[in-house]
Amino acid sequence: MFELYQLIQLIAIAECGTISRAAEQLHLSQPALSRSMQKLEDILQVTLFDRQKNKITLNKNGKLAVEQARRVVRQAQDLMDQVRAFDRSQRTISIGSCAPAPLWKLVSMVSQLYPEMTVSSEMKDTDVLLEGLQKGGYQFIILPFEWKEPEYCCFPFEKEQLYFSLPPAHPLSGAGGLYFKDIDGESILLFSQIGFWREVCRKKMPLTRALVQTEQEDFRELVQASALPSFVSDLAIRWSGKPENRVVIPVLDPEATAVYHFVCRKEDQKKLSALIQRIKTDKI
Amino acid sequence: MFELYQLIQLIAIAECGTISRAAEQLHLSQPALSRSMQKLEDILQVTLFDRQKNKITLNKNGKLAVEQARRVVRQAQDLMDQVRAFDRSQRTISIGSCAPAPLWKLVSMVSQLYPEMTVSSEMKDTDVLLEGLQKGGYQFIILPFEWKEPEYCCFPFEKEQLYFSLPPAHPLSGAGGLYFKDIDGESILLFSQIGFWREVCRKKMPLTRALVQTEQEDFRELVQASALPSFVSDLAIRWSGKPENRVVIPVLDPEATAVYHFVCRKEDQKKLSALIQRIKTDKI
DNA sequence: CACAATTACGAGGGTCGTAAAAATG
DNA sequence: CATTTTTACGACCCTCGTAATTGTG
Repeated sequence: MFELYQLIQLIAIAECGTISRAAEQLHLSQPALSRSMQKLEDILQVTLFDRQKNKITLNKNGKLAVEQARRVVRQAQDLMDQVRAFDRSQRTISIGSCAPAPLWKLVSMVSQLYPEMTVSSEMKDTDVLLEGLQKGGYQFIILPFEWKEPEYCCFPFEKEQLYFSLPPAHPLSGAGGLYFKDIDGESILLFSQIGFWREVCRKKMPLTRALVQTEQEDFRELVQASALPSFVSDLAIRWSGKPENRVVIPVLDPEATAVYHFVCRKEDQKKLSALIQRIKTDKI
Repeated sequence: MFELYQLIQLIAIAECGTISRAAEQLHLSQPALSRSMQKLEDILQVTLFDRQKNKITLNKNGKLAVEQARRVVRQAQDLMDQVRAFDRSQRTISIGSCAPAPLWKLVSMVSQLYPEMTVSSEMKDTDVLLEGLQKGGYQFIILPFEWKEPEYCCFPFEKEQLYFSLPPAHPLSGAGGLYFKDIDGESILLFSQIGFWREVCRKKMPLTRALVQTEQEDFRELVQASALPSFVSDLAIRWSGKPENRVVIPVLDPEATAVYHFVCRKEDQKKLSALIQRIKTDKI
């Protein structure tokens, strides 16, 4: 039987046109490649090239062989990629979330409960999350709503309440509560990684211009230094403390309260039982 | 990148259960196979086995890898088979015929006109012939009827007239012509390789019992020695001479006359032009 | 103690690179 | 004369087999 490296070399020749150039591309000497192809022909008991002393071109057999070789090599590559990806997925717990806040607690809990596992987390739109969960890309996801489906396990995880963060000099800083529309139209400071809250802002404050900061640290400093409104939440305050020199006023719209739901596939429920139990007891 | 032989070895282990037995099956030493798999794991950067000092079993990665490996190896085998088959088909002209007579002339013509090609011929039912022609299994076929389709080239090749071959003592041996029904009911001698004529006999002489001879030589001798009727044709007589001690009487049914048609794919018409021209000029 | 897997070590096969030859435009 | 392919030869890598080691039922 021939070997994969010979097929790879054959394909290289097909793509480069000459043995010389293919050898170059393969980091191989010309003679080595020439002999390798002669050997491949021996093994297949078929000529693959029209030889003209000075020039070599694929004949019909060769063209067919190249076509088939591409398939074989592609499948071999797939094997490698798939096995590696599978192995990786066995050693990592991937969390998808619609917002940053749930991850703060979750990542730490998961790291504690599964110390041998790598934890990876990312924020995506809810439809991307659901697709990823279904395809096995995530072990579990956090949605801002309930997701009742027979093949999924879903329960509420935690609640987040949004607050305006205003400089003390702001005209509305004395209010006991505000609606989105009260601030709508003013420019506000926004951190980029806020998940689905970004969309909530766009919908509820359509007139507002958002000054988006990509860097967490830059954002914090800007909030302190500027007179622009921004947002915080109860979870954010509990996790990182109250922003300095700021008045926090609850947002009264119902959209400003999110109830995060933990969602996993039923088949993974057992594997995640330690985490699920921890979450449920924590809440009590 | 790994190599095919490593995949083959992996599959062998999956099938044999132990490295020892797999090594045996592969005509390889145990240690060699053990190291080979270690190397495969190195290359894939993934463990494929659960190792228990004394025992080795495929883990989940391994099971996935085996599954993928089977596909790759199968495709590699296909490559080999297909390329060889294609090469073979390039050097051979395969003829399919519904009856033996047309082949006598055709094979000799083709051998003359394409001396570098191998000629292979076989007899099949007409539907098998047409399917084989369509799939490229035959370069051309001989049918006992016209086959007008846009993608095929078809023209009459030659005519064959069936005769009864009777012993002089037979009560009907003096007839100037006979119908199938005149002999129907008598046992007859038949050579096995007569293509579609066999079916004609069954249809037109339903009461007759056919004594089928597989060997050409046995058949010839039996015809000479026995008092049973049998068949010959004008083409057979022209090719091999008249049977000895026999009276030949034309069969008058229209089914006893076959007009053979040469059929090839339009795309092959050019390659076969020498043959086609020879056939057409020969007829004149 | 039979059996399975791994490790150690030397042998052999195969591929590689360099050098040289042959052929073409 | 530059370019391309093929052949020759020696070097080296890699796989193989034998032998020895470890561990299990």
